[in-house]
Amino acid sequence: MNIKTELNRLNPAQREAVTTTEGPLLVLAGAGSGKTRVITMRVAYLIHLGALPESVMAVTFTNKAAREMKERVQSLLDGRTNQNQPVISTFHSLCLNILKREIEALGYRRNFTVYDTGEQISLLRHLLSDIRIFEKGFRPEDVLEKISRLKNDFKSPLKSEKDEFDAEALSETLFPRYQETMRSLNVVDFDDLLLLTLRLFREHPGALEKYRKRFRYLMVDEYQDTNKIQYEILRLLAGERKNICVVGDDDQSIYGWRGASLHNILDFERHFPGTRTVRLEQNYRSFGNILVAANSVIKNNAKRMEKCLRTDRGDGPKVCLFRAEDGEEEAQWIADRISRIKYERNLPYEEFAVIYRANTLSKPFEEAFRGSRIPYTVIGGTSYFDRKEIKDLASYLKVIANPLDGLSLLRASSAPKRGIGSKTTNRLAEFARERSISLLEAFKRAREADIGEKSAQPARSFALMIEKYRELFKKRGEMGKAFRALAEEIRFKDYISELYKSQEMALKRIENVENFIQSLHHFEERAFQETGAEKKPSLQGFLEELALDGNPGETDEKPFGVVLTTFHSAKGLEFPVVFIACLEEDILPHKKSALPGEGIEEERRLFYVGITRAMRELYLTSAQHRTKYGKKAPTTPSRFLDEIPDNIVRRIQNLEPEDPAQEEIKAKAFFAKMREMLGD
DNA sequence: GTTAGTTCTGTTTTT
DNA sequence: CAGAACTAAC
Repeated sequence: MNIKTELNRLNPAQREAVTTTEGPLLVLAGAGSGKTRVITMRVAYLIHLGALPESVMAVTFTNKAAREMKERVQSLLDGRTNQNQPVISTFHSLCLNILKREIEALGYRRNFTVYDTGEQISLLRHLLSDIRIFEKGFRPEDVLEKISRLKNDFKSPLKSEKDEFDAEALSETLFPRYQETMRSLNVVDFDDLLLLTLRLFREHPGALEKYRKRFRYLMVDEYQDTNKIQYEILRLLAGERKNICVVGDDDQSIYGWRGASLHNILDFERHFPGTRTVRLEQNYRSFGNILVAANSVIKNNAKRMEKCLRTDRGDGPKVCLFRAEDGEEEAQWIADRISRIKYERNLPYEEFAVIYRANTLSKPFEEAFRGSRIPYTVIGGTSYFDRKEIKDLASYLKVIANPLDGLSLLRASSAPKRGIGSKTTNRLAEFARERSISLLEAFKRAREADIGEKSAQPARSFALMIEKYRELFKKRGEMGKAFRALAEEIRFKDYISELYKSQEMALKRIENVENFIQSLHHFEERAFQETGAEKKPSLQGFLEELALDGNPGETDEKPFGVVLTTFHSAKGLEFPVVFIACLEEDILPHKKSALPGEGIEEERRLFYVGITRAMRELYLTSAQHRTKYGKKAPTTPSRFLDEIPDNIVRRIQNLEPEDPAQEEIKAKAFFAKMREMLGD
């Protein structure tokens, strides 16, 4: 690909964004405005102009986005940079890679590992039981959320022991303990990856200088989703040079509840004086009526930068509204509508999507689709990490990689059960604390602790086993083998199959186990290929990839059938036909988010994100009654529906005097599907 | 130390 | 209603 020709294909605003290379640049990129194209081309353009590839850094939010961007930059550069590559990664993995070199300056060891949410919760559960809370209602989930908020507000974990126990005070009390325990276990959480990097830059000017020199051009995608810590890191890295280009859309900021700060993008021009601002308002995705709907909804938000999406594709069909009797009817109506459109226009199922507020709402749609023989894929839901068999096995790998990680040791030591119970572990934990030794060490020396021989023995042999595998995993290229041997030795598959009642369930779990073991093999082979075997692939590396990039078996492949997804997971996707469902008060806006202005505005942005996923047809549905927690209750239509102007809307009644031909079409659609199923 | 009943609590989740 | 987490009895 030739950069010059590619450049000419851009619209003027896009071209300005790509060719403005020096100084702070804010690109306000509306939905569907070719944002990714701009950002990838800008990376290629910088290198084309002579910037060293390794001096260009582009951060994204998902691994998927990073991979895609890498590929596209690669093809734009046409393999012109053989040796050095621009750094294109997620914010978190960028920080992880920095910390891997520098973390010792902050009091951690080099072989630290990353805790996922489940492990954070588990740690907090231990801390909560230590502190002996008698009142109920202190859920570790809530404490974790508060601690995360404290971290994101730059609160230092100072000991501020308060006596009254409301959730807030409790979290403040637990925060320093949590942080200190994490450090002693030599583990970090996702927040720490960012926070420790910031601390490094603040406390060690030499380190900051090094990375400032290295990264001369900073680019950030989805800037509206960055938090305050990320802003601080960027500000420090940008330094005096201030070659920072951020791309984002304040109207699509939907992660405020996770600490994202809308102010980062709203105040960018103030944060970086002299900013050049470029607006990408030309939309290449949707027909006019859809954009009218989107613009009319979002203009009700007070906190935003003025923008207005345009298209030159014509109005397209009107936005359709449908209100069903109940959730089941709503789902069935959508299923019927999909069958009909598919029959009339022969669209593949992959071009339809159903978008709703919460994962728990997917069920009626799944049932209706199954009943109507419509293939579908539910995006999101239970993640790979929530699978017990994976967490169990991963906990073995974690202690092996990081022997200080006593929590993973605890988990591993009872999965499968091997006669080490809570009494023994409590004693050993205390023993470890008294002597200031690691829990693994305490397990090994269990005989010295105050426990009976028949409890000490299994603890001791467990510790010895871990040490044995620690050696085996160090052998180059033998990790896959070692892992398999470990799974055999602990009879992991037997343990799993006994855990599940149905044969089917058990088989599925065993398959997961098999894949997981295999994924370490793959990792090893891949690492050998990539590094030419000069650097040995490490277990730590595998665990990092697992923590930051999730399911090893998961692919970026296109989902099969109709896509069922939440607003959040729909971001960045597009579909010719979109159904936004369950548009009722208390669902959208959600009851718990609806509180003051801020909350409502984020809910509105969710709706905006949903609307702008549609290319051609948009259906907005709701139900008069909805079954929640087993009880059926009447509902009120979402207030956001009133914000869409009537002249672009078509209301559909269920028994719409669908011209009699309609029944016939339905029947035909049915037979067409039958034929298809019979396989022709 | 393990298991079977019982109670509780229901958003969103790129990392 | 359904899944998880906790408790009380083997």
